[in-house]
Order: sequence, then C-alpha cells, then structure tokens
Amino acid sequence: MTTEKAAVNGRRADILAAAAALFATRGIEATSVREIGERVGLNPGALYHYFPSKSAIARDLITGYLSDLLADYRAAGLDGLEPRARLKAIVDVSLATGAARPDETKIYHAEFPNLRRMRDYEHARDVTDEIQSIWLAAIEAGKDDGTLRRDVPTKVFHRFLRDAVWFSVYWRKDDESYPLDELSDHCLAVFLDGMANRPS
Amino acid sequence: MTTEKAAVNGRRADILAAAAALFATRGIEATSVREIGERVGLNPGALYHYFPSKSAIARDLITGYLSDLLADYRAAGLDGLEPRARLKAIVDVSLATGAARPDETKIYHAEFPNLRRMRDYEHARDVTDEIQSIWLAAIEAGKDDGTLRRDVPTKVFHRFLRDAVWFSVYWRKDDESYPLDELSDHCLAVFLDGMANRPS
DNA sequence: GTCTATAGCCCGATAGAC
DNA sequence: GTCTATCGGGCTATAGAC
Repeated sequence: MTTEKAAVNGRRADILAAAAALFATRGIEATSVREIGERVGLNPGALYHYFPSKSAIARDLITGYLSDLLADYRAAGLDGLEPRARLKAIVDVSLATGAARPDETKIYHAEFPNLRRMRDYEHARDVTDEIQSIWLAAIEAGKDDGTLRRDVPTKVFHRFLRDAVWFSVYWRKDDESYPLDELSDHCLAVFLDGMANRPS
Repeated sequence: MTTEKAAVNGRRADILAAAAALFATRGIEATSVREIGERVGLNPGALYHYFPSKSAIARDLITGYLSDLLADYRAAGLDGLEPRARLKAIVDVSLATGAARPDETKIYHAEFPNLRRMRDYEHARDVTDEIQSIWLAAIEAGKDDGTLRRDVPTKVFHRFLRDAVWFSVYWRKDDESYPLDELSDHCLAVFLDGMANRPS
C-alpha cells in the first residue's frame, strides 16, 4: 500500500469513526454532514471527496460492522463445540464486539430495522440472516441434546438472550469495575443456569 | 366536561396518537410537523393551536406514558406480594403496557435517554427513578428471602429482565398466535426458573 | 379553529478557485 | 485535497385572513 493510499484510508477511517460516534448518540438522520466535518477537521464539502453521500457513510459503517461480526463468529469454530460451549462462544464474541465497537453496535441495533428494506443493503440483510441462524442453530442444538428446556420457543429465548447481550453496550461501563468476562459469566449464569436459587 | 372541551381533547388525542405512531417508527427528530398534520387531517400551522411546539408533543407523550405506568405499578399492590409473585406482577403490568401502548413504549426507550437531561423533563426523571427502584427492590427482596441467587448483581439482572420485557414490543406480533400470558410465562420461566433443563 | 403564505434557518450536495 | 460560496429545498414556527 502506497503512502498516499494509506493517507486516504486514514482520512476515510477518521470520517467513519467521527460519523459513528455522532450517529450512535444522536441518530443518523439527526446528524448533519457539517457536524461530521467539524469533528474530523474538514469542511463539509471536502467529505464528498471520500464519500458520495451521508447515507453511503452509514451504509459502509453498518455493512463493514456486520461483515466483521460474521467473520468473528466463523473464526470461533462454533461447529465443533457442544451446545453450552457454543452459546458461550457466541455470547463472548458478541460481547467483545460490543465492547470494541460500541458505536457501530448501537447504530446497527437502532437504525438497521429501518434501513434493511433499502437498496444497497442486500448484502447486510444476508449477513444478518446468517448471524441469526447461527444463534438459532445453537439453541436448537441445546434442545436436541437435552441441555435446554423445550417449552420456551427458540425464537423467544433467542430474543431474550440477544437483547441482554447487545443492549449491554448501553449500560456497561467500560472500565475495570466490571470486566467483560464477569458480564459473560453473569449472562450465562442467568440464561443457562437460571436466576432461581437452588441450593444443592 | 363541556362538549367543546371534549372536542378539543379529542383533537389533542388524535394529534398525540398520530405523532406517537410517527415518532415510534421514524424517530422524533426525523418526523416533521407536516407529516403529523397530514395524518390527522390538519394543516401544519393548525397544530400550533393545540401544542406550542413539536418537542412539547413529544414531552406530553412521554410524561403521560410514564405517569400512567407508575400508577399501574402502584395499583398492582406489589408491597403485599412475595418476591416471585411481585416480579411476575411487575412483568405482567409492563407487558400489558407494552401491548396497549407500543408506540409510546418505543419512543420512551429509544428517545428518553437523549432527552432526560433537558429542561421540562424533571418530573419524568423522577418517575423513571421510582420505577427503577420498584424493579430493584423486588429483586433485592428475592435475594433476601433466598428465592434468587446472590452472585448475579441486582442491577445486571434488572437490565437483562427489563430489556427482555420492554423490547418484546419490537418483535411480538399482536395477534392470537402468541398471547401475552404465554410471553409472560416464557419470560418468567427463563428468568426465574432458568433455561437449563433439569429433569426432576 | 383552520386556512394560506411566508419568515428565517439549516439541510445535503455541488461548483469552481487554489 | 481542501477551501469558499452557494443552490435548491425542507424544516419549525409565525402572521394574518376568514
């Protein structure tokens, strides 16, 4: 990669990061390209040298995020794991992604439901479908091998667990007081072993 | 109440309902007063006969919603219930509110975090603090009487349960195929008894 | 009480100098 | 590659006729 190309990618990355921070806190539509330019030290018009439109910035953020997330799930070797370990791996990959990329996580969950029917989001839709099937398959495997109870519908349990995991980016403080592996332990304790106190 | 007063309140209610539907799906900032007027069959300027501003519509929606929700919790006689029954009552009141007022539920959860620091939201802040303390007290009571395990922090369990309950408005279909009391049963099954399969 | 018309502002995006 | 300047348009809110 040449020096000029690296500089361009650096600028692009700066713009994406600045836009992500603003989109995550105020929403895409409520964020102006002027604000994005201000954050990155560029006049509004100059942004259009790197991106054709504001919505292209949002789309690149979301599709890049989803592609990386799917790659992380695939790299976790889920197929070789027993259901409980597989669910733990899914939760851990997700929590790590939420902690590493909180802005994109918030944007995806807050805005994608309204964007998924738009043109240029076909690939993102495919990725989200595959991610969902990864979660659902792990829960089904747990039911099949007797690890999980069968009277709670798979889709319902999926929603409960999924929301607990992803929405933790809104309340977890990213400091030493509550490390990620503790959150992971608490999440798996509640959802796999249950909150009920059963002295053994 | 005079006929004129009732008519005014009817118009006000129509405007609030139309605004709620739009705010819930597109967000407050992304919704224009022209759209609200269109929905209710009024020219944009005429809305200002009933509300001083767009943000006043949003504030009335949120504060009214929160006041009613708090009243419902108080009417449920929570203090006289054992911890498990108390948590079930809290979940049931919340699910019923979500089903009866899905738009305001979505608006509150999506927009209040960004609005709570604003002027004119002092009362809403007090109400949310009290609602949160109702949930936390029920969980603490469950720990105190040995019903709930103590190794998962109260605030963490609260977030998991709260998000599962409230965000169900985004995915639950409001038809006969999945009635509210089934959702309530599944929620309490997962969070109170645990998803783990323990043949007894 | 609802209308038409518009003020004043900010928006996304573009043109063209340098 | 970044700037200044601006276009065309939608926004919230207001003014004043009816």
